[in-house]
Amino acid sequence: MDEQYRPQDIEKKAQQFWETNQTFSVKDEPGKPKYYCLSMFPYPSGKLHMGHVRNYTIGDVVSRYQRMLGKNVMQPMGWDAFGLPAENAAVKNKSAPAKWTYSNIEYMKNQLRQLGFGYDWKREFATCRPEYYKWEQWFFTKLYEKGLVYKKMATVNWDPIDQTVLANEQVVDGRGWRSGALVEQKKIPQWFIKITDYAEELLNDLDQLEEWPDQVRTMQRNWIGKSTGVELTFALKDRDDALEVYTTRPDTLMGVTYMAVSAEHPLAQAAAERNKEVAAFAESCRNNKVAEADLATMEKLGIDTGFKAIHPLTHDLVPVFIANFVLTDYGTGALMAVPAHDERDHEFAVKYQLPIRQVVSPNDHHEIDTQEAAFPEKGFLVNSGTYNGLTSEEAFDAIADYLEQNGIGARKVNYRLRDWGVSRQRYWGAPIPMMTLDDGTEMPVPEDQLPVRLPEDVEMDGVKSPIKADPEWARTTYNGQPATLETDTFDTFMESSWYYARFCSPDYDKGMLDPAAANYWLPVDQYIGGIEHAILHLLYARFFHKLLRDVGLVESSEPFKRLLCQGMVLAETYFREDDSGGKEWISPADVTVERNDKGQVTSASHIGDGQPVQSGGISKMSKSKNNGIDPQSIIDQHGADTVRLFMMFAAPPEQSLEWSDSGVEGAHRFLKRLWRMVTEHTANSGTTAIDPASLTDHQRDIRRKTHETIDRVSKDVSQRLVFNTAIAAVMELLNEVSKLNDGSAEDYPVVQEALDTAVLLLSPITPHICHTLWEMLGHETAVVDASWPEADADAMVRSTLQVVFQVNGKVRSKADVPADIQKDALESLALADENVKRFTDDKTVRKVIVVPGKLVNIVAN
RNA sequence: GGCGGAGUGAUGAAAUUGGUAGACAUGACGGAUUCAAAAUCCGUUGCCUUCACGGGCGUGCCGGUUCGAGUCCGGCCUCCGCUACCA
Repeated sequence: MDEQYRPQDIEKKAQQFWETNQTFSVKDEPGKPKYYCLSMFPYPSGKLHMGHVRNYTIGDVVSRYQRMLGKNVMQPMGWDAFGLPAENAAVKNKSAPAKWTYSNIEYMKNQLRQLGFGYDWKREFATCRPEYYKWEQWFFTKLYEKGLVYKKMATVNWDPIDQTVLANEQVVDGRGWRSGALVEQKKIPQWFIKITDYAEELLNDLDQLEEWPDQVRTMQRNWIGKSTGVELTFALKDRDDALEVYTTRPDTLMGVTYMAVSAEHPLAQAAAERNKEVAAFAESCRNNKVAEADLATMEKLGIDTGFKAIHPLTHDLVPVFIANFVLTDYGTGALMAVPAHDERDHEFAVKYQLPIRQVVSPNDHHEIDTQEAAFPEKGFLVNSGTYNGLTSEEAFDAIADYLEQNGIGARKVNYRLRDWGVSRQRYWGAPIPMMTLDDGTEMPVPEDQLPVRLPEDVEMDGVKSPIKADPEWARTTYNGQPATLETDTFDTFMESSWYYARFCSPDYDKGMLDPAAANYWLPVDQYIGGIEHAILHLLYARFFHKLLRDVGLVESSEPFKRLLCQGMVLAETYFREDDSGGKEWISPADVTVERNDKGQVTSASHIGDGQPVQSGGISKMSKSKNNGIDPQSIIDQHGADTVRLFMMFAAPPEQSLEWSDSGVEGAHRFLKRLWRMVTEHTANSGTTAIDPASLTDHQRDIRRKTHETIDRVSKDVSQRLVFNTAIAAVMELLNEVSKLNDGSAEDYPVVQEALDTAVLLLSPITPHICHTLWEMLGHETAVVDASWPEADADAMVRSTLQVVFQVNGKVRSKADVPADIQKDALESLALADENVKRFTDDKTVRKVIVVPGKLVNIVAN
């Protein structure tokens, strides 16, 4: 057999085999160990990008490996099909979002098949189908009945020209992206789910998620933001109302020199009514909604309201300011300012020349000057009357006790986490299943009227949602009475919060989940996705899982046992400056580079016109920098196995991966080499039985390398989920075989074993080529049904080891010694070594450290 | 501003518990093959020094612990990611 490696043919053949045999279709098999491997499902935006390919390759490798270990592996795939881009595309192409979405799904599904991912396609679903969102609507009405859903006014971005609500990403520099109108803040009634009721559990259960990256757990912990403090009241001079504030540092209460409230606080509004300047400032704050990155470095501004608050301990009067850094939605929307012990308060006090009063000193008594800089750490109290000398911790309790006893305040646990607003004023989402009767009563849509269907055959004008534009749509009845449906739709995070559970029983029509299937498969054993979902998606999914548990649909408390966050895919960027100084980004596919004799890039030019282009460095593949590489072109050119191999070889999964054309070619070259080695081997003939006792040295070496490779790859893949080193180990094995194999009949069995092993170990990564090579190597059953190999400890035994001789920690010599050499024999061998003697002869040996099997270090001076 | 991560050859990276720094690959250079090229195969490749054996230096910077530090500790610098001025 002297055929060439033709990826197109062998990939089609392998995919057909899996299809015909329904290889990846799984059933619940109680008693058989299950493994649920899930990659985050994609938004069907048009075609796959490299980030998807990387994500899904990792998932597929893990799945195929677990399958070889004998597990009942489920790897499903579906579509996160609702979302804004479909609406935008619909307006642009004058077609319906549904049509656009379904055609994207069809195209992308075909791409996933071409990449050879072992999905159970029988479980596929799209979240925009009523069979799916019906149960989401049902679940929402359950939550409503449980008192976990409520309605309140909330702020949205309002475009006054288009008369529409805008998403954050539709606001560009404070203006509507289509109309260019200045965006206003508007309050409208919206539905909320009480995630805050679960804040404590969401926080505590993070400790159980031992197989999650610490990074993600820390981010979630900070997002929930539990703090323990005191809520207390400051009376106001000449007013009946009072100022409620929350503080985590009641020990600094004696250091309060002013108060600050947000622009939307009632006291701010009262001040605005009396004073035009204050009103103008408050107004400017309300239009201040900018990106968070800007907020962080924004200048702290404020204005005196003229009101005075009365300090609860000293009864001194302190001014009340409106400040742009006080958040309306956190705590009470007001704070007590302690400039000596809080950096923000300090900066503000310096700017507005407010007094700074030190009340805490460092525990080590070192000198500080709080006029110069805030001292935010804990210490012991000074300038605090009866509290002087107490530690911050003692003072926290003493002051909290005093406030509680006098009815001025109370200890309070506070969370940063806010309730989840799920209303969106858009069309392409699941309708919120609520309705209003003519008498104004709001109620959930009864179960027998679900789903509330979203019409799919609509026209989009880009301004108003079709279900809002059509008054007929919302008209319904309840027990014969007329009623009006809610026309807002759900946040699309709703769909992605429970899809992982629906995959266990995707066609179940008697309920949201089939509890037997859900409890067999859940929790997900391995979840894989981008770090960008570290907070919101993962927190909402964890929240939903607890809700599902409390409704009785699942038994577990957490949805995802092990989590892997893969790194970004990066590529070079190139640009040219146009006349106005703007940058025109040029695709790396259109650029050729020149190198000097050291291999460093010296210049780059456009393939089309040969003119030079500038390098913009390496960054994440994105539309804005035009540096995306289309996976399809690489599949067409080199095949899916090459793409998969490169993705897994170029970097460990959690690190960012830099795209490299020559790296891709290198991966392809390796597959061709593997192909050739197998064809050359199978052209020979011989027996496959190995007699370990009668092997020659070099045969024994091949065999040892084979089993060492099994050992290394197994550890890398199972424990650390690193595949780059696993692939490198197989490359080493093949290098060794090429070097030692003389093509003789005597070598045949050990070479067969080595090649069998290489094919088995690579089969999760490059399944198509391995499918064919396994056949060529003479196996009757498909490699996908083969078991993961086990390392033979006897084959790995070495008779000699290389050890290193050091003098004062520097390597001076190396020697091959018997593996079972005694410590003192090794020591004398080292001391007798020629090169070692050169460095010890004129010195006295003080100490000798022997690390068996590794090294001898001689300390001499 | 906060939090998290990372800095190792020309490049992507490796080094599992403190024990031979640079595995494996890419690029480059040299050679074989070829009429020639592509493809393929073989060899060299951290820097400096030496005819050579060898030696010196070297994991962002400065210091520390240790017989021994890429790895541990303290202090800095740079880059990247996420982000919520959270009282």
